[in-house]
Amino acid sequence: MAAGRRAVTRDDVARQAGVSTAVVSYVVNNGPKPVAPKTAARVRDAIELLDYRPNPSAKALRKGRTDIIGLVLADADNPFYTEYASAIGAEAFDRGRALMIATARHDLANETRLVDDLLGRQVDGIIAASVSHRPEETMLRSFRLPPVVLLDASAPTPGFAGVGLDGASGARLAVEHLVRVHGHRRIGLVLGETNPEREDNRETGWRRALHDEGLPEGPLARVSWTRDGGYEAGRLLLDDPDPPTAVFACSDLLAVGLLRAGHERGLALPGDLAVISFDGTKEAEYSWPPLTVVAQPIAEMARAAVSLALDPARPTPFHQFPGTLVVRRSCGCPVA
Amino acid sequence: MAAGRRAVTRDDVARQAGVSTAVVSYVVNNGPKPVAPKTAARVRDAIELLDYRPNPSAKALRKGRTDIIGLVLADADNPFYTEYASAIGAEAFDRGRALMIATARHDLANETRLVDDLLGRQVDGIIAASVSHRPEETMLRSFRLPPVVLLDASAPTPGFAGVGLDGASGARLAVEHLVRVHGHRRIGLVLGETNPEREDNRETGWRRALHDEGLPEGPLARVSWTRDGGYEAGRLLLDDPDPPTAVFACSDLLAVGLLRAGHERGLALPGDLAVISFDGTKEAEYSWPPLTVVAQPIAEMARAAVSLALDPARPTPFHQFPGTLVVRRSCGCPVA
DNA sequence: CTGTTAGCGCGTTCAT
DNA sequence: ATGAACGCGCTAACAG
Repeated sequence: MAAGRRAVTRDDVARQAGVSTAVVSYVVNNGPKPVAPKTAARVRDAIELLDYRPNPSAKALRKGRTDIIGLVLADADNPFYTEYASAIGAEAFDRGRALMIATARHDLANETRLVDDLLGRQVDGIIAASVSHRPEETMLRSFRLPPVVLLDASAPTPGFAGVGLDGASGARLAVEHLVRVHGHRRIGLVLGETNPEREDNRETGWRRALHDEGLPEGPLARVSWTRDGGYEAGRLLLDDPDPPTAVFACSDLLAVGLLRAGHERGLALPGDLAVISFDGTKEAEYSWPPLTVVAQPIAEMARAAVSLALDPARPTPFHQFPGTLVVRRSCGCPVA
Repeated sequence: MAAGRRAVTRDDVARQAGVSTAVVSYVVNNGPKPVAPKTAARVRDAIELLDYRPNPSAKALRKGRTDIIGLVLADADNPFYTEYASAIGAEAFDRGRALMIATARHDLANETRLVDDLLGRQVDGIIAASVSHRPEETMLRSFRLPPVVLLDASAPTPGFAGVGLDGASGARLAVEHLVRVHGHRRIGLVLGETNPEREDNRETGWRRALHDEGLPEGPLARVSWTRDGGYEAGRLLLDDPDPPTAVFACSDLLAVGLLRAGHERGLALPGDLAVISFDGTKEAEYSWPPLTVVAQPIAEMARAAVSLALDPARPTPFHQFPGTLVVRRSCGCPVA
């Protein structure tokens, strides 16, 4: 605690270096005015000597920016989002911003309060994986709204920037692999609750890919976006008289739940049931069998999200990224 | 963005309510001076009408506190820590604080820079699951150090508060179950790198419990604290001529890696190899077989950590919590 | 190239 | 019970 010691301020540095406070500021911020090299060196020595650290509150008060990015997560149980959050944090740090995190725990009222708090704390931008399909429910309550970036955006949303994955072609990747490489003809879909006003891109992709392969539509289970939901989907799909031989799960978590349901029924996996999922988390690599996935490029998406959150005036406030098929055992391929 | 609109300040509220700015402050903060009920009501109406939100930077500048807690994580890939972080966030929010998160990604240099940044941002307290065994390596560089709480503390560390689990009795719980209920006589241990100067409590507990049961020490694998590490431990333990029939893994992640190694060798799990692990994350519940675990009381630990981070002058700055055995299939018990 | 100084919005002391 | 005024530490406009 080293109590009692008054914090070192800019004035102390100025006095120590024998210059005015403005010069200290110019040196610390590389501008906006030039400083003679020798003077600058003196100032830097004084900073070093006194271990001066600019007061961020004073800076924020003066500049109107906090250099903080707010991140709203519906859910910290989903490793996809925590890996995403970690990447966003790294990116933000590289750009000199800190990350303030709020997890809503699947609760819309929580989310509203957390967003409110973040807004009240004057974060420079908000990145959100919202609980709601209609983000304007929790945002937009304030007049002075910073840039807001929606994660998992499947389509442009008016008033918000968005970063998302190309779900349609990702789903197609999975379906085509199951059909062309492994000869499946009955492929189910598992997904969570989605915006009822607009079909999810992954669902669309699955549907179209099946159609293009000349196959009938497989069964569909809509559950909650959790491991428990995936487990429930297993009950819905596998206890059916005509179960699918393969399933595309719209998230790793759903697939993990589905796998457990399969194991409990004594199914051979992937023999009796092949699975491909969406996300590409580390957990999916360590499930049994290891999951073949359509991986999301988390690092690139994080970079885009932070850029958008920091710079509201982008020409294209909606970035969509392609997924990559990563083959493991759960599709039936004989890999390590 | 609703640009151009100047933020509403205390002065606007005062003008609107026909009072001085001091009175607005008294009302907002419930003090330090009393305000006549009628006046207070007028002020509250004005606040409501104008949608006034106090400026946190100005408040922080004035009070010298930011109402922000910093959380340093070595690792955002470990669901135990992300669940922990989520609980800490909820607890902090309940106490009116926001959470600033920094993930070091297993890198000590990263951690040092992140802690420095957090300190520079003048967080009111730091909660840390450090990369290092010697936290003073990354902390204590500053003279004005806020309260620091070490997560996963196995023993009191001078200068830091600590919250941890009673690893010794947790390990004992696991060993006794494997011995007394399932009759195992050769029980291995998997753990990550620990402080070389002091044996890990879980290791001690495992050793002592075996001894007390009249059993010889089983094999021990020390690897990195990751799924990959657990997988590696599988190689070390299972390819031995005299492999253990049961293993206690010091984290869920290690157990998950070990399970995969077992599956790949065609072992019956738990028949050929029983596993119990430490932590009790959701991932452990959905591995195959589902893991029997010694669960940590995350919510209580989070509460304690936040209290300690906010109040440096606690009498006992080291809290240790008991683990709970949660029985699933991986130990051999015939449960759902 | 360097110095002086006016606020940023707030909490609080001192006066009334 | 209320109000006037100061200063927290900083940036940047302005003056030299």
